[in-house]
Amino acid sequence: MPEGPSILILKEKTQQFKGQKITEASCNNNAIDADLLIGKTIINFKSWGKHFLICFPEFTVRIHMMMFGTYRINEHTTKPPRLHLLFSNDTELNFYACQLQLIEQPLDEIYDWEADIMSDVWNSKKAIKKMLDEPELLACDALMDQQIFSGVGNIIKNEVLFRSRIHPLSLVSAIPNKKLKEMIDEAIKYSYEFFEQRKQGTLSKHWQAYHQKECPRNHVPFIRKDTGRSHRTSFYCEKCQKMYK
DNA sequence: CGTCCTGTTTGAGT
DNA sequence: AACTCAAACAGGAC
Repeated sequence: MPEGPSILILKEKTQQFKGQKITEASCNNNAIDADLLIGKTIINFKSWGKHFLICFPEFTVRIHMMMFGTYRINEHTTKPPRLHLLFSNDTELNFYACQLQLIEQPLDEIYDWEADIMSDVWNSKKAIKKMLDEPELLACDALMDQQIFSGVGNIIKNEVLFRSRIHPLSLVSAIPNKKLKEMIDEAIKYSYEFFEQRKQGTLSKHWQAYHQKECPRNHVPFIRKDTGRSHRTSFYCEKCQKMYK
């Protein structure tokens, strides 16, 4: 569930809770004092990449789904929710296996909205500047860097590098500017495709690289290798994805 | 400061 | 049906 587009879907689905007053709340770890939420009204939901933000007048609850996080709206699973919210109109919102954090500062102070790939204020020039500030940065690490491409995860990374024909181990500083712009444009474009395909339940049907056995362009077997700082798996074609170095 | 390791513990795919 | 793998990140050891 956790890449950026999935968080946008969550934001869409929770619109019904905007303006709703919480009558009952529980948190099954000590991250947040649930009593703080009782009687409070949700004024808005925001997101920054993979962060889902529940906004109250005086503070924000940040939810990060990590790898395994999940949620239920007006229903529950057999497991106790990490965060349970019951509203005055008897609707409920439950989050499981997620990380919770209370934010007391204004969000504009801690989030660079221009770094969120699915934000309408996304700023490509700023992303290029951030990338070029790191001379040794690899393409696979650049896309996974949440301060540069907030919301990109391993699926989007692999699909973007394949679609823009860039080898994951390419040095960003060696990629021609036009090509780098192409990579960024593809990151935005594919993220919106991901959003639609996830809603349609057809996401994995459209994967061209992620978890694929061979290159759909030339049928050469894909290389599957742990790459970059975080050793996340890359799927790539050595023939059609150019190595810039 | 960088790198490696661990904990998290769902849901899709085989 | 049972099993394996992975959508991510923080924090601690060294």
